[in-house]
Formats: sequence, C-alpha cells, structure tokens
Amino acid sequence: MLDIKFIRENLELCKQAAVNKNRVVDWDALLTLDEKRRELIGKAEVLRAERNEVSRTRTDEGVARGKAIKDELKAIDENLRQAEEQFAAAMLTIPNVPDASVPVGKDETGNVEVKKWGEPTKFDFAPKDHIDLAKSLDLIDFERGAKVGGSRAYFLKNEAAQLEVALMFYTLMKLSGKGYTPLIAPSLAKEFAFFGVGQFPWGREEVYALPKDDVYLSGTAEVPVTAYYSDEMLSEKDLPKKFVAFSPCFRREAGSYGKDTRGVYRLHQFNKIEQVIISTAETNNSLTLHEELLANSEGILQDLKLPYRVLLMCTGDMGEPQVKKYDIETWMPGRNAYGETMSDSFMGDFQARRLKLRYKAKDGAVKFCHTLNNTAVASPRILVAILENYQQADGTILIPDVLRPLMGKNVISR
RNA sequence: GGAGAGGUCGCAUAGUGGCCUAGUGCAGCGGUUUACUAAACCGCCAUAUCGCAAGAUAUCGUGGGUUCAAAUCCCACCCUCUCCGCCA
Repeated sequence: MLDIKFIRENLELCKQAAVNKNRVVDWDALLTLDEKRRELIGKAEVLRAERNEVSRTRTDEGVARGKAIKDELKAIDENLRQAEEQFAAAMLTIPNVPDASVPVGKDETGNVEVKKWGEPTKFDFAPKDHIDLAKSLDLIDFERGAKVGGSRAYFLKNEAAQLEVALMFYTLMKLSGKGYTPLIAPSLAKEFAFFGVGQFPWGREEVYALPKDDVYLSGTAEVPVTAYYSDEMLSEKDLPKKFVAFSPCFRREAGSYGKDTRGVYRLHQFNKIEQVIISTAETNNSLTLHEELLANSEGILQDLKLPYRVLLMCTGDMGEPQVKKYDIETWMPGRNAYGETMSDSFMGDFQARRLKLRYKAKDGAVKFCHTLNNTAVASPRILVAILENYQQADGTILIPDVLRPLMGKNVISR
C-alpha cells in the first residue's frame, strides 16, 4: 500500500508506475473517495468538537443541543464509514512504484540478464530429463502421487527424498551461520497476512482457501514471516531482522493447467526455505540488503555447482508489491533452458504499511519498515536441475560435493 | 469440544459514566554532573486522521447499542492464556 499523501503529491509518477506494470487503476474514483472522506471527517470533527464543549456545560440547553448533534453525527458517521470502506478497498489495489534502476518493459521479454555463472552443462551422451532419470532410478513416483493426491502430486522416493532433506538442512545451516534466524514457519495463515504481503486482492485464485476454518495455505513463507511482527513497533537498533524460514508451500497453479504438467517443475505442494529481511526505511540500505539476499542464493547454487543466470525483472514482469526484483534461473538440461529457481524481491514499505509493521527510529520518529525476501532453496524444483545436470553416461547421478556428507554416498544408482 | 481468566500508549501497570485533555513506572531521546561509565537530578516522549498553521478530532481487542456524555454500562464477535477432554 502506498501513502495517500504520496499519491496526491506524486500522482503522475504513480500513474506511470501502474501503466508500466500493466495494471489498470481507476485514479479518479480513488481521488474522489479520498476527497469525500476528508470532507466528511471535517464535518464530523466540527460537530464532535461542539458536542464535547456542550456536554461539559451540563445545562438543559446543552443537553438539548447535544441530542440534536447526536442525530446529525449518526448520518455523517454512516456515510463516512462507507466512504472509508470503499477508500480502503481502492487503496489495496494500487500497485507499488518501481525503483529507478528497474527497466521498463511489457513482459518477460523486457527482463535484463545481469549475470551468468557457469556454462550450460555439455554431455558427450544423450542426456535424459529428470522424469526419465527419476523413473529409471526409482526416485519419484508420479503415478501413485496422482492416484493418491491428484494432479501434480508426487512421492519423492529413495535418494530424492534424502536429497531434499539434505538440501533443506544444508541451506538452513548455511544461512543460520550468516546470522539469519532459522524459523520453521506455519503454512496456514489468516487472511490479513495475505493482504499484508500483497498476495490479496490480486492473487486470490492462486491460494488454497480453507473457509471452514477461515485460514489459507500459503504458497511461500514470505506470508507468515513478513507478518511475524505485524501490528508491532520495533526499535531501529534491532533492525535489520533477518530470517531463514522453512515451510511447506501450496499453490493452486490456477491458470497454468496445461503448463509444465510433466515432472516436478510446477507442483501444488513443495518445500521451500525463504529468506526474509525486515529493515529500516532507508532505500539505499535496503537495496544493499537486496543484493545480499541475491548473493546468498547465488552462494547456494555455486556450492551445488549449478549453472545459473540472474535476471533483473522489468516493470511489466514484476508483481504489484515489488520495487525491484531479480529472478535467478538455473540451467535445466531437460528443458534445454534456464528455469526459475529463486525470486529476490524488495518491497519498500508497501507490505509494512498493510501489516502495520513499524519501528521507532533513533530520533523518535515512527516509520514503516522495509521488507525483502528471496528464495534460498525450493524443492523439488531444484532437484530438476541437480538430477539433470549431474547425470552420468551410465545412467547414474552424482551427488553434489557439499551434500555427500549428509547423504552418506557419492552417487545415485540402482 | 467444555470451563475459567484476560485484552489500556514501545513494555508493564492504574483506571466501575463527566475530575481521562488516559495517570504512574520502565525503556528511549536531550541535558546537568562526571577523567570515563554508572548513579542521581532536570526536561522531552503514544499513535492516527484532518489542517499551511494554530489546533481539532479520534483511538483503551473488533463491531453494534444505551447516554447530552462511555476505557468505564449492555449485546455480539475476535484473540490470548490456564485447566479438562480428544489427539500426531
């Protein structure tokens, strides 16, 4: 959410930001509601001031006037309540303004590759995709997954199951060692948290709802962890707060029914470790932290010796809440392409405003925090890259060096 | 699922219709003193909205209601904690 004062004072900037993000906003409706509500607030306050004064007199005339004011106020308050409600709903639909360093573009074709690490793996044999590899080595059971859990469900089996746990453990320990507080976060979260991070109102279709219990299944630990300090007042001296959070993630994948239906690239349920930072409202510092999150994720991929590239997302391919976003794509031989494995976002105070996540600055001023997050590792998608890049001519799969101590073996074979 | 207790400024607490313009303590900020630190003392210090400002208004879990007037009385709901039951 933006500050309405900021919108009033920077209307053209906000309008252009929405256009660049391909979002349609009814600015006139928003500003009309804003004016209406301010006018009603003014009227109500004048009446309340008079009522307060009059009721102190405790005279018959005062009581009579008080009664009259009471009726007037009732009508105004009802109108004000409606206006505030509509205004608040409209405010929730305003997208955030991208940073000046973000390229303007319509869609993914406008993204800019800013870094490439390693080269796409070359094979002196015909490589298999992860589906064939998984079947021949009995690593993933798609058929029984679908039988039991429906479309896009799966069982990780044997070394695939061990590999996922090893990856999660490796990542959690590595980032804990860098001062990130480890968390295992709830996957169930209340509606306010989804509005808070900006998944609602836009992404409702993507989220599993459990209406009977009034909770939702989150698709990322960003939701619970960013909301961790919601409604709280932090101290500047305690910032930034850095978290590395494990959670099972759930996504409906509505609108992508025909996409990536084979394999474990796009799933309804997976496990992920997410980095979340809550920091001060200093954009330059936040941009530095944004790079730190990127470097952390790159470090994981470099440890795993997986070729990847970093894309700076253009305005048209970033979400409503983001100020700046990088995607990391990892080489996946089965796709003969890079596939997204991590997503590194800086939100400014957009989420903090929605979550009432504030801090007291050293000078005593109360400010909204800045929030950032980035994937540390998401599995099984990362297994696609590991299985495919590490396959050998004899059909076996080498295990990345850093995971061998955890796996107790060097190679997957049957 | 059942029973009970409770939700007040960053934290802790006081507050049972008008003296609440929400008090006090702690923390925080500034200062005096000090070789330094601590202590002591002095001052400042909730948030939001509207307003150029002076200031006004609102906020005591949320929403209704009673009243000229509600943190305070009434109703509903939400949340937290404790205990019992069930249970990985």
